[in-house]
Amino acid sequence: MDKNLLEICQYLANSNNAKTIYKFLESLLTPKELQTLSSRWQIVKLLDQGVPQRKIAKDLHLSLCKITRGSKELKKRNSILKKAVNQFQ
Amino acid sequence: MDKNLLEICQYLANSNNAKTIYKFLESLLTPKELQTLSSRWQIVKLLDQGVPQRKIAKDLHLSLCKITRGSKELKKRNSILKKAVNQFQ
DNA sequence: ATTCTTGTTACTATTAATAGTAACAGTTAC
DNA sequence: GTAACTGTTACTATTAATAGTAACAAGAAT
Repeated sequence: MDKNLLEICQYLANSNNAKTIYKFLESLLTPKELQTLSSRWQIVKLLDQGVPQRKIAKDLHLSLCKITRGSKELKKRNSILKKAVNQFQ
Repeated sequence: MDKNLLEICQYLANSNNAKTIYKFLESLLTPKELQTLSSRWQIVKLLDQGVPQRKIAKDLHLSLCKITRGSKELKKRNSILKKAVNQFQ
């Protein structure tokens, strides 16, 4: 595993404050990249709710290719993303 | 603050295991994006150590524009990134 | 059976980040 | 003073993600 990524993850693991983590992400990612993260998260939530891909694409003004990616991730057995999303559904 | 990003941050805040967080990031980011995160982190670490920008660029095979970004972030007063990095120096 | 809806894949065009490079200003060393 | 080093900015070219779109197959509804 990449040493730098591991350190980032360790920092996140040791942080218990969402706002602090938000600022951290803001300083490490561009505004566009944050927006990308946000939309990916939302895609996975909607997919998990059973919303059809085309409806998601239309509602969020996104293309299907982006949604297929989220779909594949959710289908993985024991997907961590699925578990994460379920905490907020 | 964006609701989706907030949820992501909340998830991270509640996770105390670096490996779990790593898997989470892997499922939300592309391999290239993870690599980008890694190199940004490394840039900030080296800048914090006082390594000249051109040496960083040469050693990491990166361009200066990327490094200037990290430099600006570090100069912000109370930069969270600076604090984060210092935990690993 | 056929129509409709769905997930998936494939394709080109576009966009944002950034590589590669040059130029400039400020500092330091000589 | 000037030469060397530094941080910063600006520029074009490249790259990866993705928008927009069409096509295909599978299943459900009629």
